[in-house]
Amino acid sequence: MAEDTYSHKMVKTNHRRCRTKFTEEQLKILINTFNQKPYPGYATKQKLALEINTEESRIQIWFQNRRARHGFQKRPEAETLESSQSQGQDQPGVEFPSREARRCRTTYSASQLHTLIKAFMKNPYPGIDSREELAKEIGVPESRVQIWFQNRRSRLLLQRKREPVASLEQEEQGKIPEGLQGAEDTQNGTNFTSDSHFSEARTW
DNA sequence: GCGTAATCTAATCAACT
DNA sequence: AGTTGATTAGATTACGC
Repeated sequence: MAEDTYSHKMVKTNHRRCRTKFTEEQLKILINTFNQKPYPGYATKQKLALEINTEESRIQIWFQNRRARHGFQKRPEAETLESSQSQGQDQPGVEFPSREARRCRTTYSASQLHTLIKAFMKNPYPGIDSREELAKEIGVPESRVQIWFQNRRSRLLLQRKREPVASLEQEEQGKIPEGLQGAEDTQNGTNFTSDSHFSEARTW
């Protein structure tokens, strides 16, 4: 409820989530797990989260960054010797542990979607505290809200690319955020001084 | 089967040391 | 300045209905 907790300095409000600082012990466990399976499923990540007392979403990010920056065995299989059968494809018998299950798909109710969409039209790039507030409001984890915004932006940008000028109708009735990185001609080579993406200075 | 949540890569921003 | 967590666009995968 909008308490007036704002202190003098503010608040850096809407922006990124605070940078997580993993302890050595946490890192040890993370790295150890990574070396065994660089693509952990939901269950594994959940277990890890519990074990090192961190949110599962932070673990997800950590694995993404780790994969991007450090080499890793792409083949979890590839042990010392592959089962002498080279071509044994027709053997459903033991399915190799190809992939662990992902997180269960969340289904949003109509009212939840309404809330999300409304927020999206106001600001398609919500900061951490906006996301948390939203999450609390509709009763889902903040990480789900973040993913929802990602997917929503993606869809909208894709749609706009396909139909250059078609969202006018929607703009009439609703709002459709216009600051969604409109692929403008920002490509003037030698410019961009300290200009961060786009002005985020919009009502908040 | 479709719509879209979840996962992923690549690039980038940015906090911390 | 290098390391690394966080965010983004965008492509892909795979569930729930």
